[in-house]
Amino acid sequence: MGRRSDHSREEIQAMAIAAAAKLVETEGFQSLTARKVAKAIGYTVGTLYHVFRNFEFYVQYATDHPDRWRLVFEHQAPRGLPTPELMKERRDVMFELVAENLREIAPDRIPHEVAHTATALWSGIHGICILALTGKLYLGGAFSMVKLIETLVDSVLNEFRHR
Amino acid sequence: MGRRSDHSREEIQAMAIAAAAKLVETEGFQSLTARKVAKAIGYTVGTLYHVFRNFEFYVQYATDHPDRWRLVFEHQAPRGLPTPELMKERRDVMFELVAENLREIAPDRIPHEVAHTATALWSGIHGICILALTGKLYLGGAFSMVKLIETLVDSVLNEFRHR
DNA sequence: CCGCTTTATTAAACGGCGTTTAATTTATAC
DNA sequence: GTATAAATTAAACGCCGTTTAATAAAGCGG
Repeated sequence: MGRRSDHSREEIQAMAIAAAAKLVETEGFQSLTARKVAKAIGYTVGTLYHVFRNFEFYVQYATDHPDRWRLVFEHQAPRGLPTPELMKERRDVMFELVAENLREIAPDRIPHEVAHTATALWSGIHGICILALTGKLYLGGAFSMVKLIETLVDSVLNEFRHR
Repeated sequence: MGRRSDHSREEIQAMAIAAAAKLVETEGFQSLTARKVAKAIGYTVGTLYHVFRNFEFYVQYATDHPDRWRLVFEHQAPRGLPTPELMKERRDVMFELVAENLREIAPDRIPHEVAHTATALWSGIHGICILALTGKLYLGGAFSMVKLIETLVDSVLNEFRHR
């Protein structure tokens, strides 16, 4: 125990972040824990709390390096959830629901345009859902998820109809 | 202890799901736990595991009933833990970048409209990024992430400008 | 070189989580 | 009435993030 000073505060931060990034790559973001990071760099979890404020240390790093956001949002489906194939089927069904309505709105569009717009719209709605459900759209509680989605849908549909 | 049979298996499932939905409404999805659900319906957590396979019980229900799932989250306002100050600041800065451009496009809009549209746009772009980066937008490789984003941005901006 | 103060580090504890297990009580079938 | 099966619970397990108290080392004034 006691002060060792093998590494500076900044060095430990860098080591921890590197270890965390590697753990995310090998095991996925959801199984990243402070204890694993500490063990990987040969310190205890207490040292991490001494050097970082709390467990946000990795998230903070992610926002500093947007190109690696995908690591943060990499997510592994829990056991027992529908298989990827089933999910893919469901997604295609839902996608087709959107495309169907787009074709009805503007029957003269070529299939690729329809698919492109359906994809953009579907993905956008997904983004609002994700951010809202993970509590990242707080903003004083001024906005409801549904109204945000309505804005997006109205915009995309109008653009699709009138262009 | 022992067999009570005050409620059937299906009744307990329904009670648990209702309790979970209420807990999500009041405390947010993040803080939903099996123990809280059990306590809310007057059973122990073991009974939940006897009646459901595991903690997916709520997720399963959600995927089986997308409409009700949406209703549950309609009024979702994160009254849970306040997001960390630093994250809030950074997010506000990013949103302000979007809002700034929106104001330039349509200077007569009230602040709430600007913020609402900025939120919708930002979230939508986020969704495209997430789905594209996690490989869920493959669809035969027909679409590029940038073009999808362009479609979304054009749509929202045009709607914002002309309404 | 010594003592004092500060700092780095650790072990242990805390409460909570999802999940499993073993025991016990009850309903039911024979 | 008794054996059997099901329901329910308490307790345990091994995690988790976080906090706390203790201790070892470093730095520093004298």
